[in-house]
Amino acid sequence: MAESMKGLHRSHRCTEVSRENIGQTVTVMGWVQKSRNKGGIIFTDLRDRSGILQVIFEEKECGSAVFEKAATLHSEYVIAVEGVVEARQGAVNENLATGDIEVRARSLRILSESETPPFPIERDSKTREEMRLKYRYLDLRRPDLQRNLMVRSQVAMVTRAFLAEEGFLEIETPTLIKSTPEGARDYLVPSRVHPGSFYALPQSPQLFKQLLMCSGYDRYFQLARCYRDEDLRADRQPEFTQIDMELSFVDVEDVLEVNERLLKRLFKEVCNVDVELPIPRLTWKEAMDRFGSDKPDMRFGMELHDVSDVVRGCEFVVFKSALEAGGSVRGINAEGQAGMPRKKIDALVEYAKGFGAKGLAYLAIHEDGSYKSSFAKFMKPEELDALVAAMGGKPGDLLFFAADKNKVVFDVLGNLRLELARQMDLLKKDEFKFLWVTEFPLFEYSEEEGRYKSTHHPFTMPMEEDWHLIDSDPGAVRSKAYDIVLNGTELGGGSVRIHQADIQEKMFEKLGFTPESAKERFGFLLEAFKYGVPPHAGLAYGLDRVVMLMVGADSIRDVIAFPKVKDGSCLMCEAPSAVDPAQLAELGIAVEEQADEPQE
RNA sequence: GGCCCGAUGGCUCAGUUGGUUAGAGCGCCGCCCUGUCACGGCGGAGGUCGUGGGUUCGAGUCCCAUUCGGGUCGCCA
Repeated sequence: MAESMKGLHRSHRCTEVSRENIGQTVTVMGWVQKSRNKGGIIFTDLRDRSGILQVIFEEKECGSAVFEKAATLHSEYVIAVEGVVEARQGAVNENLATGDIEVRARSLRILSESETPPFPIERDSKTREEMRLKYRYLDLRRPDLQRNLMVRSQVAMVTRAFLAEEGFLEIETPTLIKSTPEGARDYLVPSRVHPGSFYALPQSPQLFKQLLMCSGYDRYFQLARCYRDEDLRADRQPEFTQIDMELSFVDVEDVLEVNERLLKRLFKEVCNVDVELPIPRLTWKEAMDRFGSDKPDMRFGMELHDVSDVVRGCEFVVFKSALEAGGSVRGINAEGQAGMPRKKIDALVEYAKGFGAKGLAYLAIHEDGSYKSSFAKFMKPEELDALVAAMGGKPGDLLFFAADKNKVVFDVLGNLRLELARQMDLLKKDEFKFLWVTEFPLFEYSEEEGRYKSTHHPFTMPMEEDWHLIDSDPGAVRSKAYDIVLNGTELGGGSVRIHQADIQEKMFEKLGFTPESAKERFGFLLEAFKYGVPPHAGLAYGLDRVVMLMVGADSIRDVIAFPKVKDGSCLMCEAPSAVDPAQLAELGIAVEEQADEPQE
């Protein structure tokens, strides 16, 4: 029977008790991690968010009533113990922060009993995630998840402190907004007052923060919840949090500068990692050419080599046809991997095919300098030698080549590079390599839609020196957009925004908007631009991803208190769910009967 | 929407070419134990093998479908 807190005050968290407190009476409260009853003496490990503290019950100290009560303790009971801190008389437990002390109980209250939990509450849980997520409130008791959420809190706190010092204002923007279907799918919220009309949940506060710049707030930030109705991934949830900021009267350099200092401060204070400034930069084109990716992992080399010119004129039909079609032949050198078994190579070829490769050519350089290759028979010995030389190949190396359209070659080799690094164990989680990627193309051509789409978003400023190409060669126009990349993960991105109505209107035109549809969707922004708008730029981080990398989590779910599973549902609260017909009626919404599934 | 992986006591897993009564560790329950901390000792309970079909004399095992979970491609301005 649960007892009350009456008259009790917690004096310490478990691991706040230390040798300093020896001889003092303390009151500690928490969950029973484990109780070991030795017959005449009972040891209870008490757990709270700080860690574990051993409590000891002995009848001659605590009396028979307390002792008998202590004998009934089980895992996850919530208790309060008043007792005296002592140095341990028995062995010291090196594994506990409080391993050299214990609390000799004088009194015990059972504040709450517990059923046996469905899975053990322990670090490095082996329990399958489905189970953990159903009982998320128990999963969140585990020390690794508690650590993750504490790191997350600290990131938020340090960010707020830093940005406040830098003159940023924290301003909230609405989360019931107008749907502007460009980019990701919106989550929609029906309006009761306007039947048939819907709000959208924001994919980002983009337009509102730009309008705040129009309004003179100068430097804004927000820890903004954002929503995208797209399929989930290990690093993607339908709702996620951005550290969102926007600055007036700045250009690219100003934004990068203040953000470098923010990152340095965050990583120092939260994980004691020194970030060396300035953070290296690559243009998008350099990143693609050298790493086949716009978010290259800089913890290792294995750069791409363009060998198109070296193999031009050879008779290997795969290379030949790729070059004739305007593509390229590029390779990477997996140093020291010449001994890779055929089976593993075949698996890598299959992996490459997953990214659109028709095949993958390889060449192993044996220690004696001879070659073993999938395409040697199609090339002359001197051609092979030239190719190996161009790749910097040495005895013991394994070379891979992709030949196709540039987009495919980059995609294949960029991913192959990562896969090889994983297999060669080159990716250390405690190494942090930051990178700015700049000068992204303004547009990407969408084959399926037959039009140009924004690489970043339609408000991104083109680079002045490329603006003259906007009509003749839109694909060649670079933009003032930048991404911050950490260990191959896009932590955040931003851009200088267009603040001139004429350039903005031109952008909408190139994106295929009619003036009417641009006005319909973004009219308020264009209107605002008529009344004096400062040059401005901004950046947003995925907070979840920042924390993920800091704590070395493999899944974004491990840094979010109550995450959704792959189909966007919550296994604990069972959202989304059917709603009462009366609610729908009030909203003027009729749901089509699902033929295969009865309504609940 | 495509492809791949997984589901066996409360938890984590094993289960051979299809063949007696489906095993283990942990947990749980009972008794014992005054220095344990992965406590220990003795005893015990607990599973229609995700679901539905099929093949077979016989299915945890093979086939088909399906549900749930994970990864990934598409998607994610």
